[in-house]
Amino acid sequence: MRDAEQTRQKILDMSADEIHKHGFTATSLSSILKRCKVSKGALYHHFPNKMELGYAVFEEIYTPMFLAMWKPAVEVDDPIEGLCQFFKLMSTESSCEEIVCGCPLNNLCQEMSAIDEGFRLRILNMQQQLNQLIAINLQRVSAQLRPDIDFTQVAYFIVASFHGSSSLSKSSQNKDLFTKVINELCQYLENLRNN
Amino acid sequence: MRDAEQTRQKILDMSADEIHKHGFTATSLSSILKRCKVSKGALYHHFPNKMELGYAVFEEIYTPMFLAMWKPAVEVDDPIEGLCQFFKLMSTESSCEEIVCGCPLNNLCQEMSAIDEGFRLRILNMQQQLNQLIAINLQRVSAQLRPDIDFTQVAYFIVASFHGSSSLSKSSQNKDLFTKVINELCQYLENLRNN
DNA sequence: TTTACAACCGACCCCTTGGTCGGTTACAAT
DNA sequence: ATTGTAACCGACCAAGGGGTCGGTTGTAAA
Repeated sequence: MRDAEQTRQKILDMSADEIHKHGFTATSLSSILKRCKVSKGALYHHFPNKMELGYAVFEEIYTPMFLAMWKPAVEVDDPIEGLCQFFKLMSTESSCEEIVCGCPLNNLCQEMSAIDEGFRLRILNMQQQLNQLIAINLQRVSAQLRPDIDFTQVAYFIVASFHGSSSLSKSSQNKDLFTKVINELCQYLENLRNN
Repeated sequence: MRDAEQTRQKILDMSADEIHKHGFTATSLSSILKRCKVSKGALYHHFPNKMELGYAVFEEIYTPMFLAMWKPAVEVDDPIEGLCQFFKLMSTESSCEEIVCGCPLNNLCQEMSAIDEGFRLRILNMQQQLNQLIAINLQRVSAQLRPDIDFTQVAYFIVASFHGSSSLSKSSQNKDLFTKVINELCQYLENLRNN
């Protein structure tokens, strides 16, 4: 057979990129098709409709990529330092275009959660996973932290601030803002320690 | 004449609401027209095209509303307390639907800044205004604050976190998350004081 | 009363979109 | 060599988008 899995993957990858750049609704199937050099028939052979294609991108591309990013940052000996390094690495290593496009997953969440139930549930699930990941690992080193910490709350705050900084730099199309806000986020993190 | 200004305003108001709910691109002129009970001719009499209508909503509705919200919160005797109260009021007083729709201005920024230069410039301008507003008022009470504070950076962080919390609750469609993150943001603010 | 024009109307246009469907092609199994 | 079928093709479709334009209506000024 012609390599079906490869075709599927190509569609998925290109879709992920197009959706990152233009958003889900604004991404047209024809633009994906053109980039893949694949026919519409092929696309609809692998995915029943656009929405399901979106779900697949969310589940098979964005979510794994996202968790693979956060996991090592937080499962390290000192998660506070791990997070700071992760954030700073992101602000130095990422290209300007990447930063300015925003976090692909966050973008998709913003756009789709209110519109489509299928997306909403997937998002909710992933959010809880991420929150637990962070909260548990902070709790693990709670001896080094201030006594009054609500771990779940702090975990949500970290994610919110990170996405906020990504959003800010996206809406101003200016990477420097990202760095600035990340700096302050790191200071907040350091302040969680008891001293 | 039939009250032209009133017609224009009605179009603007309804557009603002539709755009808040569905985003700029996803908002169709026909849906606005239907709600206003105004003809397409009337709309195109007052606005040259959809983009300009968007600009008008941004400038005449969102921006003033936005600044009117933040200004009093920060120009009060104690801006730290002012901000905390503002945030908490927002989390208690706002309806669930409102919260879950996200900040209208932030939504529009996310959606349009990368796509359209006209929006980008307006957004940039407004962002700087807001940042200065906050930074100046924090600096005003710098005697009460920690000595190591970078006011611009902190101001951006506050806005980013606020929008982040709004985004988080939007993407999970859950108001409680908003309250949680706002709580942590207030704690961060209190921590800016020197003690 | 006439006139001039801003304000408004809505049928129409073209374009793009997601989605369909009858047909073709490559390959594995028999 | 034959056959069955997964994989793929692309012309076609209806719906909805933004935008146009010739025409009508209300009203203030002359």
